[in-house]
Amino acid sequence: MEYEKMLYLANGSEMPHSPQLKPQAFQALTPPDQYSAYADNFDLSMLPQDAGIPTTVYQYNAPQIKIECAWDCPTDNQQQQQQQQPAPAYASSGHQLIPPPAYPHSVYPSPQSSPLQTEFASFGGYGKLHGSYDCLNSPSPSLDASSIKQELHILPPSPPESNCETPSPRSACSESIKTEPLDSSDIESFIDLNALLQQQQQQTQSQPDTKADHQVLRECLEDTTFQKKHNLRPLALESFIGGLAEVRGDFEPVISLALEHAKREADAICMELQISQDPNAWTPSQVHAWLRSTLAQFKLPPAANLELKFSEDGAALALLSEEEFMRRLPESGSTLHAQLEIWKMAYADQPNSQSIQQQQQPGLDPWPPASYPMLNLDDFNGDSEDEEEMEVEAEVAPTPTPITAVTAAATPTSTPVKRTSGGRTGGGSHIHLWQFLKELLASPQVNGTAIRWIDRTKGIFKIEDSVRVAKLWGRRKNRPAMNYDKLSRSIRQYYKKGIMKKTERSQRLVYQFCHPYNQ
DNA sequence: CAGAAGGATCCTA
DNA sequence: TAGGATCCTTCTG
Repeated sequence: MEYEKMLYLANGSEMPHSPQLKPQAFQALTPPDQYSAYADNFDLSMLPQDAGIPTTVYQYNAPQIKIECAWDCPTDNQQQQQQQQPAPAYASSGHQLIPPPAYPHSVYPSPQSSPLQTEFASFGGYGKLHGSYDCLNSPSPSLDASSIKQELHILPPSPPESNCETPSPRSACSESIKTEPLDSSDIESFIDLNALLQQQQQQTQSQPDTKADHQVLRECLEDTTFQKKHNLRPLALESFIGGLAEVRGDFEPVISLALEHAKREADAICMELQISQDPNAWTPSQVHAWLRSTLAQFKLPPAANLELKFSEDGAALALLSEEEFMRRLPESGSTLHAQLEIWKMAYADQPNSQSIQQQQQPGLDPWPPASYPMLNLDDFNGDSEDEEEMEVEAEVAPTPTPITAVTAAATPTSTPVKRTSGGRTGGGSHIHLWQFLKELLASPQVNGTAIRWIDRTKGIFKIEDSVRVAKLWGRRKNRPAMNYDKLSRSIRQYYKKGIMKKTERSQRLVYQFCHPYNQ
């Protein structure tokens, strides 16, 4: 079961069906926990500059992506992180460093104290799943819920600009091991990493002041006789990052579980406040009730003049950006917006949840940043080609995705409303490619690893995972044969139409919406 | 080799 | 007819 997978993940154990953790040779040598311990004792400062061995996976807490433009609005936290953490060696001084596409604070206000995560720990109603929460709430620094959540976004699926040239254990390294005929006389040549680790630890214990030196470890690492003998290259820990990125899809159960719990929590609040489960159905007074309730729930300062600050009904509230929330309520706007996003995610996929957005008047906000992330949550399953899943998807989403209706109804040029009649039914939807891309961009918490804004104000975005974006587009259009080549051809057609263009300094996979499509 | 660019043709609503 | 899909060639980094 999926929960089973989560347990494996939470325990840092090997998943039985995970193809991503297949470098058997390496795995056999270094069980994850031992590897973690090994990594914790690893003083990277002692490594030769050209060792080509990146930082460990579990300490990969300062992911930064090299791009040309600055992130729109780096938060204080992000800035602090960048200040606190030294720039990685691969950071090019000529480029600005930005945070990775991430679950924004809007959805998870605080990775350490996320409401959901906190609830995970305290919620005991899941019976047999309780253990899972325990695991998620584990004090282990290596794999707790927040780290899993962060892994979801800090690991770009296919870093296109990675300058790490060391091979992955799946490729050269593992192949070297596999193809190397195992001669019985070579068995003695195997390095027992456990013994090595123990040796190193003993060395550390006997010489407490050797932390800065690690002479034995240094010698072991610098000794390349083993590599030369077996024609091996240095192990690329970076490949683990890539490998974990491929596991991203396996975190889907965690997302589902979080949403499941969000639903239950929301149910209780709905009962208490006597409001609809669908934020779009709220009246202004119900909006106020929900806001107050949420403020109290998160022990946030009560807002004065709430009725004046939020005169919208639920549907309009759902379209407000996080910035707007924070403008109105600087202290609590972010949390409120995040919580609203969670509610929307939790209920957007309900077949009976009437989306009032479909009845929205155009013109509120042509590109509402607060889209329905759930509209692509099935896409978050991503690469699954499971036909059953597709059938379920068709049943669950018989109506056009709300954002589609909104974007189609409110094109920047005020063109006549072109409503879609059936989402992905039949031969695909009527959604235009540029609208679809906007749609993906509007859900960075879901699609941030596939496509993200580089400079939102200028309409510049980057396709981080061309295969994935093309696959999503193909699914939306019911074109299984869609690929990036075709998608990009369609994008290039927009050049002539003045919808999109390449950036001034052309970059791969970076495009720019023309005015007024960039608003 | 992946991506960019663009011509040509076909399909569909 | 518009929009997009598809196939193709050429070029580039």
